[in-house]
Amino acid sequence: MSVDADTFFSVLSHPMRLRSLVLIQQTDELCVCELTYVLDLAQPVISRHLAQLKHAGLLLSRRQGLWIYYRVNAELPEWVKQLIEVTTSGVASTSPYMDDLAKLKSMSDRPNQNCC
Amino acid sequence: MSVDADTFFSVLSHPMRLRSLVLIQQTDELCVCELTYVLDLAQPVISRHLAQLKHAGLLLSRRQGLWIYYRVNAELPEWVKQLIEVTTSGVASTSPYMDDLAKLKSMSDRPNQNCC
DNA sequence: ACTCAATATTCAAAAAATGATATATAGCAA
DNA sequence: TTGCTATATATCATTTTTTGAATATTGAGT
Repeated sequence: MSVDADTFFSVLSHPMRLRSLVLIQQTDELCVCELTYVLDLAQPVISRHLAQLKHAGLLLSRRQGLWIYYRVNAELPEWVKQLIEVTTSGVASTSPYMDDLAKLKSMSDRPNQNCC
Repeated sequence: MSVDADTFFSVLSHPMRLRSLVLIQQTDELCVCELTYVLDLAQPVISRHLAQLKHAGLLLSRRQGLWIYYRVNAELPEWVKQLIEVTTSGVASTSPYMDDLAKLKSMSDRPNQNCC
């Protein structure tokens, strides 16, 4: 993977991208509609942020029917994976990350159960 | 310290700020003239980047005569210190970080020895 | 084939970050 | 005080990033 530190930090320099990454790291996999719901952003905005995270090499995606699921790339360099882990556990109990996770869990009609 | 993850990542999203932080972490303390030399930037540019790192809580500074030395804030939250350490060791053997350190070591007339 | 739902992409406008230049401050030394 | 050096700050033009809105794509169902 072509993840240099430069790219890593600049792609995470946007609050919503950071929140997205943390949330995905905490849940293994999320689809666009779940992030749209939790972060309360317009769909094209989320899509573009996810595309940036993917282009930077941090996320991978898979399609399942109409949904596209994003997950953290498991083949990142060790130090990058560590940064993601340390960040996630560092912020887990703080706002807005804590609330994001709570909001996700309270979301009804999540896909995998049924639909978006 | 008021270092939230948001601030942390956005203040490090500029290549020169990241290089500065890594170099300072590797050397304990550096003055502005040393960074200006190594990074080959105009003095006001370096000063502003350092001010941003300081304002974000990552760096502290002390004056010694005409020079101002910057160092990593030792009282950062544990997870932030870990991020800095992991990043520094993650990039230490890569470019341009490796070369920056080499260039610093080859710098003559460093202060503390004599002057800038 | 047609339609709908989820996601992606394009493009112009708005907002934010950056750098050049000039100027200010602070300490030292004569 | 004056002058010099290291660093900081202010202003403005430029570049980069981000967003809103419209449109395109892709797959599922009929």
